[in-house]
Amino acid sequence: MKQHIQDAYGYIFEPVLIGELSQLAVEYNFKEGDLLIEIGQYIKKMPLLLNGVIKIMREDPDEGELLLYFIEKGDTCAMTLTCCLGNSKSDIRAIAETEGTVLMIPIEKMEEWMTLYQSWRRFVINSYNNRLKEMLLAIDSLAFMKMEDRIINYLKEKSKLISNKTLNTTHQDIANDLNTSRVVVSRILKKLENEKQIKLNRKSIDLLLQN
DNA sequence: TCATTAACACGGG
DNA sequence: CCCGTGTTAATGA
Repeated sequence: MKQHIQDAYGYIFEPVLIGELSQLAVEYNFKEGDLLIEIGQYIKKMPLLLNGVIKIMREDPDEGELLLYFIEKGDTCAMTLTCCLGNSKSDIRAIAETEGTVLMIPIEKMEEWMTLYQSWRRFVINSYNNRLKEMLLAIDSLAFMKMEDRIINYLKEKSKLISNKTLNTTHQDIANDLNTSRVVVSRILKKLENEKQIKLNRKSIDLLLQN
């Protein structure tokens, strides 16, 4: 297990901290589609993502879901940081996008480490910065972009995360993540296919253009 | 104008 | 048959 931590975080944490991590942390494996954090749930451990991808969703009072951002290897969820420190409930939902592994760390330790290790302190602050940026992108997408552009972004983002140009997803899945209807997704995807940007298959989509 | 909802047909597994 | 997909018609913002 220490090797896993070394692989994912060795470049950022000093050896002493890696040592402490491997002693205290508990590994937890999850499968695709697992519900990791539910809205309203209290957080008692802080998760560090070793591998895999997790998507962070927001839910509307009226049954609507919306994807905020993805987190990947080497990330933590900034939301849980605030929840841990403030001992408050989660405002978001976390769902496993792929299978993967997280490290669970007792929250007492994360406060202690804040004063002990500058690499830890920097990591936490960086996480906040990154999440804030992702959040701004999500807001831009919602406020200023047409559905067609949101879908293109979504497809590119996903493709980048799994480093694969073939996405195993359905029109309905996309509609749920973007909080729209499948009819719209189907129509726009069809249009993109006609423009030779993508190739549609059953339960999967191929991206034809890179970047 | 563009999204949503409901409804339907098609076809692959 | 069931589910994902493609399309249309009606309605609403």
